[in-house]
Amino acid sequence: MSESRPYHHGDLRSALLSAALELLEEGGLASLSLRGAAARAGVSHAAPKHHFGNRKGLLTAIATIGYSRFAATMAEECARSAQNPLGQVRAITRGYVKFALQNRAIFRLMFSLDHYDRDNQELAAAVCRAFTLLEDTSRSVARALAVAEGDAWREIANLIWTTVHGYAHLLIDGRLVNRTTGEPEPIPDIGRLLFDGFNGSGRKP
Amino acid sequence: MSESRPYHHGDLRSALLSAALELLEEGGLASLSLRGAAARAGVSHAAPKHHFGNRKGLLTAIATIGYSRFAATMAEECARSAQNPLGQVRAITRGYVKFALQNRAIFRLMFSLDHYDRDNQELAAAVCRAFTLLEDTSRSVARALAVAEGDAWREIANLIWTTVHGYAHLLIDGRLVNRTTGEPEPIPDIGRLLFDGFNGSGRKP
DNA sequence: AGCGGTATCTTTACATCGTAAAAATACAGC
DNA sequence: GCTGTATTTTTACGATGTAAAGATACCGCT
Repeated sequence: MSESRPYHHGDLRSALLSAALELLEEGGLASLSLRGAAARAGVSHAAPKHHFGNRKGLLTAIATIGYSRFAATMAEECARSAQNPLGQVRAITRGYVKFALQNRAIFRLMFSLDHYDRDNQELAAAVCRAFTLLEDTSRSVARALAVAEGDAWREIANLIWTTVHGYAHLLIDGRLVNRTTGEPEPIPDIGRLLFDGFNGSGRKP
Repeated sequence: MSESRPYHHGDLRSALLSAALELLEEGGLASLSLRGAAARAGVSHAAPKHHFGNRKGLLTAIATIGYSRFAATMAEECARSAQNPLGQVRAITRGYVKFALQNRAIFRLMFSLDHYDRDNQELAAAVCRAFTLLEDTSRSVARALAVAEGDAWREIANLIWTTVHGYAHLLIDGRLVNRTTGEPEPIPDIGRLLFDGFNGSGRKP
């Protein structure tokens, strides 16, 4: 137990994932290297190969963790918000943006191409769990808006998703800061727009 | 003139940019290397250094080209569309999405962090030209909707921008394809939503 | 025309990284 | 205790970014 370094780590996979997540937070995707994660975990540079195969394998595992946390964040917001369609839409968007802000590098990884393996089963399951929350909410909105049965609710889901995703993506890219005040622009209230139409705060009396 | 290879290229900077754009289209950002671009241009691997300094410098130049083309694409759509607020909003979104689809790798580069130098002057000018189109259109929409003077039009600009950007980004990530038909979901008509409110195609009679 | 300075490009060198193969070590079942 | 397997290390190779020094061509000046 008190040996300085046992040959077998015991839980190297988890240790490598933790190290990789640290590197990701510290310096973004570019500074996440297999060798760097291995060094931080205190093992040889080739040790990650057995657990992840290659860099893409490691990033796939990290993206999976990301989508799980993503779903959890949105579910939390939904649980503590008003249990009606408008409240749930706002909760989803809050959770979506909150996760993106608190996990910028992972969020960017999750919505990037070629960096991880989208065919991975565990990953696909986590992705599905996350987006099902959004779809369920969209369906309830569709019912409240008296939209026809069938796939018509998808129009609403796409609108909500594109809006919140565009907002989150632009925000963490530093593109939605007011040039005069320096404050970030507020989240577009797509829920109110759907239910009430546009009557912006600055509407003339 | 007919020497096989003159020591001085003559227009190496342009040749490197062309080569880099080709590599970008062929294999994405990951397969764009300084050495690869140099090889394709037929020069030594260190030649790009004098023109771009480092990889980030090359990517900055490419992003600048991207934003110029981006602005041109949106301007074209605006020019050939109905000269009223709704027509212009739809034109902007069409141009935005069209550019993203036809220049996927560049688009992703343009909206990525740390890959290029945002403080570069020429780049900042190109960025400004592109986004000014969107802002002008948003202001005309705000006037048509009788929104108060001042910065209230920004609420509209943010809504349009987040929607179209989210759509473009999700689309080129392959996330907006209908799982049954395989067709991409249509662009959310944020213009109509602003002017008419939501009365989706599937609204119950 | 000749000369010096500068811009442009090549050569050489080094550190980092991903990846692969072989060797070493620990563990598990029998 | 022995054998097979899982895990980790060692060693090796090619690609890349970057830096520095050298080579070559162009430009202005006299």
